[in-house]
Formats: sequence, C-alpha cells, structure tokens
Amino acid sequence: MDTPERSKNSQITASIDKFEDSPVFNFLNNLSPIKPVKSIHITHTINALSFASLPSVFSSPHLSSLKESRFLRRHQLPDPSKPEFASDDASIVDTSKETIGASYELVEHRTNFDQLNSIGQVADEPSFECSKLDVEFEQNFNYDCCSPGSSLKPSCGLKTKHMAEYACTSSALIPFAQESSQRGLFGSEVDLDRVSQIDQNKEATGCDWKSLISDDPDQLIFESPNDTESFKKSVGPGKGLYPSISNDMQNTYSFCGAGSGEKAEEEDETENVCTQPGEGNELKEIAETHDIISGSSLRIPIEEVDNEPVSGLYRGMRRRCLVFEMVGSRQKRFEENSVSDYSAFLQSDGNTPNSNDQLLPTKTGNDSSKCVLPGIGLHLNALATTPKDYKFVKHEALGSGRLLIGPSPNANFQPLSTGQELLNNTLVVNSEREICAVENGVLAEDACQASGYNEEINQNSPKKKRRRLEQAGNGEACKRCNCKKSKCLKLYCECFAAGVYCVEPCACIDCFNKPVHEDTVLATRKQIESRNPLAFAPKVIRSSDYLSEARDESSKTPASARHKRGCNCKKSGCLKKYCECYQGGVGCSINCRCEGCKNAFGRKDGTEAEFEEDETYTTEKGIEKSAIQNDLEQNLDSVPPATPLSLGRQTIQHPFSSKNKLPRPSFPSISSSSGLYASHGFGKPGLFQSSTRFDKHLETVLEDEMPDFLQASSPNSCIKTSSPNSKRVSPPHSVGTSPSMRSSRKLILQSIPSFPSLTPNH
DNA sequence: GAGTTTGAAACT
DNA sequence: CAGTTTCAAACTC
Repeated sequence: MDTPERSKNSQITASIDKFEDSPVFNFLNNLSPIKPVKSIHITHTINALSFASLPSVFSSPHLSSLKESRFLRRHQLPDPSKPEFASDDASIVDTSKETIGASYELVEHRTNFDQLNSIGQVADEPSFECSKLDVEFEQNFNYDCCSPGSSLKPSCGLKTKHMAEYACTSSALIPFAQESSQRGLFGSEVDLDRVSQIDQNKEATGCDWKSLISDDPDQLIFESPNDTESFKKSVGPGKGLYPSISNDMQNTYSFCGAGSGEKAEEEDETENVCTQPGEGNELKEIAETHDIISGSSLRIPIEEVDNEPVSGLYRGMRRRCLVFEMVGSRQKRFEENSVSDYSAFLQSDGNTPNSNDQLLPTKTGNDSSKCVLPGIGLHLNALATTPKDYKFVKHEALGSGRLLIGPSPNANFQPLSTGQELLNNTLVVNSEREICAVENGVLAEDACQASGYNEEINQNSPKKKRRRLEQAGNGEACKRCNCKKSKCLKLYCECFAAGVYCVEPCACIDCFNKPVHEDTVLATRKQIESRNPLAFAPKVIRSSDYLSEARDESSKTPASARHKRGCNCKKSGCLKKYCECYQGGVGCSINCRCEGCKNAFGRKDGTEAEFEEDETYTTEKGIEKSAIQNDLEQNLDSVPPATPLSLGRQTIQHPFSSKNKLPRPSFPSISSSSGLYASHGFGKPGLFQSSTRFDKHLETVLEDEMPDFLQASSPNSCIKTSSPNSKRVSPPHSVGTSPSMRSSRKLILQSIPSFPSLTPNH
C-alpha cells in the first residue's frame, strides 16, 4: 500500500509542478498551503475505505461524511461558491476545471476526490490512467456483483444493466470524452445520455465500493437507482416524475432545463479554458463531463453547496446527499424562522459530516417556512399555503427518502414526520396530509382545495368534515381537525398529533396550531413529548419480523402492522373507527385491552378476522370496509409499499394471525423521541389510502426495521433512519439513540428496492 | 345539523 | 398506576 501511495503522491506532485506556472495555481497555492496534503487526503480516503470497523450502518454514510468533512474544512475557508474553492482540489486533477462555473466546482471537487485514484491519476499518467481507469471500473463492477449479500433486488437489475453499459462504455470512456470535447460535451442529448451512463457507471462503482465497505449491498442498490433516475431526468425528463421518488429527483428535474442551457455555455467555456495541454485532457474532459452531469442533475443553487457534504468518494452517494442537502439549504433559506434546532443542525451540516445526514427531506415546509412546524414532521400545510412551492415541497417530502428524509423528528427520513426530529426533516409522509399531498405527484391539499374544499373550508360542519375524511380515505382529501377547546395544541387535535399545522380547511376554533404560534406549538409539543416520548410516534407499527413473514408468504402480510399501544375499546368491538386499531387498518394485538374484540383486521385473541361479511361493521359500513380492502390491495399490488399509511392498509387487507402480534411496547418508558412517522400522520393510516410509493417505502422500512423497543422511538429517529444521509443527523430532541441508528440503516436498505422499481418504469 | 356515542388524551 | 375528566372524532338521527 505504502509504496503505491507514495508513487501516487509523487505523481500528483509532479503534475502539480507542471501547473505551478498557472496563475490560478499560484492563487490556489496561496490560498491553501495544504496542496501537498491533498495527496495525503486522497490516500487517507482510500484507507478510510478499508476501515470497516465502523458499524455497517454508518459505514457508508459515515465514512463518506467524515471524509467529506475533512475535505470541506480545508476548502471552506475560502468561499465555497467561488471557483477557487473547487479549483483548490481540482488543481490536482485538472486546473482547467476552474474555469467551469462555480456551480460545478463542488461537483468537480467531489469528482476529483472520488476518482482521485482513477481519473486524477490518469491526468498525470494518461497511458496508465486509461487502463487503470478501466480496471478500476471493472473492479468496482465486480465488487458490486460480488458484494456480499448481493441479494440482487429488483434494483439490482437496473444496476446490473448500467454496469453492463459501463462495461461497454468503460472501454470507450476515454474516446467518448474526447469526442465530446471536440463537439462540446453536451452537443447532443445522445452524448449526454452516454455521459450520464458513464457517470452512472462511475457512481455505481462508487456505490459498490461503498457497499464493500459497509457490506451493505442494499445500499448500493438504493443508490444506483437514484442515480439512474436522476441522470435520466437530467438528460431529459421523460415522463412524469415518480411520485414517490425523492425530492432529489424532482429537484433535479426542475433544474434540468436550466441546467442544460448552462451546460452548453459551460461547455463552451470549458473548451476554451480546457486548454491544458497534455495528457490529461481526455481524462479531464471525462471528469468534467462527469462533473457536469452530476452538476446538472444536482445543479442546485450554489448556496446549497455549502451544506453539501461533499463526499467524496462516491458520487452516487454525494449526489443524493446533494439533493437532500439542497432541500436542507432551501429549508434554511425559506425557513429561517423555523425551529432553531433544525436550522442550526442544517447549517452545521455544511461543515460537518452530518451534512450528508441532513437529508432532511422532511422539512418540507420550507417554502412556507412559517407553515412548517419545526419539531413536527413535514408540514405539508405549509406547502399548501404556497401553491408555487407545491412542487418543491413535494420533492422534499418525497425525498425524504427522505424518503422520507424523509421525514422525519429526532431523526427519521428526519426522517419521517416524526418528532421534532428529523422527523420534521424526514419524510413527513406519514402525516395524512402529507400523504395526500404526495399522491400521484399531486399535492393532496392542492387537490383538496382545488376540488372544492375551499368551499367548505370555513364550514365547521362535522359532516363536511367527515366527508373530507372519507375523501381523504380515497386519497382525495386531507384530514382536518375540528377542535373547539383544545386550541389544537393537544393530541386530541389530529393536525397537531400529525405534526402539521392547521390549515384553512380546519374548522378549529381558537387554533394555536399555526405557524404564527410556532413557539407555542413547539413548546406544547415538547411538553407532550416529555410526558410521552412516543406521543407523536406512529401509532401503527410494523415489525420486521412480521414483514419478513409477509414476504415469505407472498409479501402480502399487512398483518405485520399493529397498533403500537393497542386499543382500549369497550363497546365498539373494535369494529368502528373509534378503535384506533381498526381505524389504522390493523388487527388488535396483545397490546390491546379491548373487550369483545371483533376487529376485522385481526382480533386480539389472535383469531384472524377475515373480512367476514357478518361483521357488524361490515353490515353497517360494508362499503367502507370494502374500500379499505381495495386500498390495501392496491397498495400491495402497486409496487413496493412504502407509505406508512399504506402499510396499515396493507395490513388491513390481509389480517394476520395473532401470533404476529407485537409485544406490547412499554411506550411510556421508552425514551426514544417520538418518531417522525407519528408526527407525520402515520398515526392515522386508515384515512389515507393512497400514498406515494416513497412514503410507503419509508413507512415500511421504518416499521420493519423498528424493533419493538424502537417502535417507541421518536419520529425523529425515524427520520434519521429514513434519510440516507441523515444518519448523522442529530435529533433535535436528542432522544433517538443507537436504536434510531439501527433503524436508519434498515430503512436505507429496504428503501433501496423501491427505487429500482421506479427506475425501470422510465 | 344537532345530538349521541365512543375511546383516546389529559388530568388527578 | 388507576380512576376520572376532557376532548374531539365517529356515528346516529
């Protein structure tokens, strides 16, 4: 190792010397004396890869984050947005890059870092480089394939496909680069596609490495799909965005238009500038192309770059991180007023490794900063208030993956709408409203309002409300509260419980659950959480055990879901919505203290309640029930179930035997912060039948991953989990601990599959 | 739309 | 932890 490294360093140094004459180089040199260190960094980075000591969970993100953090620190001194910033690192690989727009710089930076070994070295040693580059790619490829546990999931297919492409392109990579340089990298979409493919391949490689490091093949899968999608979108948005897909995608998409235009310009500049003679041109161009691509896809406002974790090693990861970070940045911008915790967190991210973790897709409310509850999950309401932001919000919400990030509170996908946590950051998907918003890529609220909810908005009539709820059940509407005495600051209020602000459609009186009263809301929330950390956690949980069973049995076992605390029904027989279990579409469990349980989704005694027609409920609400079943079926059938709500429904659909029942969680005792999910409205799954895949995915993951003890975990923890980058996100409430970490890991893994499915469609 | 029922949340 | 009260949703008429 040492020997090769040394040689590398010497090579790098030599290349640097070549550029010493360059004014830019001088400038850079003046800025950072560390120049020589760079090589060290690289080496270090490589070594870092070998550090498997870290828990697999954190391994990938964590490592990258650490690396990135270091990396960034050096550069942070200078204004990141400035070219110098990028050039600093870039100088090693390619000074010409400096000419490229600042927006690219980060990307380049990363690229250099990532491909330090490959491209960067190549620059210095072209002949060697090419072969080496190919070799590396192949190796990566191999790794990917060979990666342990390479239980190839659906996504794998995708990945494999790309890899195959890579195989083809890898050899042609250099030539292509040259070609592109001659014509202008982005002269044609075709080229772009090719480039994107290459890029993807590279990313895949990176992912592979990561997987190797982390031993987590799933992650690889997960990433690759994203990358692929993002690339595709960047290249040319084809059809509709994946509704469930993360914000990243959407963001990318939105930026694509401008991005392409910019690309052209930049290309021109690049050509003009990229005059660096010599060996590295080809490589440089490749790298540039790569950068450009990623840049275009990510192409987020430079400001966001600050937050970017810059990861270094693997672009795929980075890209996602970037996207998420973008979200975070936006949130910052938009939500300056939002909870200080999050803000602080986000801001800190830029400098810290955590930045990646910040995936906070959750804080979707950004656009309407006011609308978003800091501690509570995504507040789609906020989004709803600002129609223009819908798209943006939706992205964020989805991203959470953040996922979710969703979404969620202490941490989860801020991970999912869960508690103050990340939850907030995380996919707030859980909240019914959120769910509504996501459906079919159209914000539910939007739909609601558009569909005439406005008419009813100020009407307090319970029926109307009910009607709304029913619609919500269909995914057409969002839930609204009707509080009169609680001021919407108690869990009685569905909105508050879901971690969202009340909106116009609410018929509440003296409502304090509004952005205007953010402080009050937060304070109240904290108070409630202090009493019961799980207060805002999802009420319906699905255990991994159940999940696995479900998979085994045809992957239909929604039954795995159970109400966290169980119901306490005395008269309803758990056949009406008074029963939270029933409402959530899950069977009763040993946790329930209900009497005369007849829950159609599963009785307390373990009797599987099949949807028997004789059920009282059935008789009374046969329609309703059937609707629920249908929903469940749809959810099940439709791709990977991700939404929290959907989960519940799924469960509903196939009531499972009591044996699956979750052990009663001592939720009060559990210290974990409220899960984002809970705050996100996960608690009322039954209402929202339609949810985005992404949501489903997140939810599923959370549930699956969450051990019983974790189930109690706060939403925040969930959020963390959900967001790939969010691993390091420190939950605002600090409740989440190791458990959350675990959950996060699982989320990532499981979430992976969903993405692939999406990608193929395109 | 008004009133009742119900059970979770909150309080003691 | 148990009992009681409060509350708002769910439900009925």
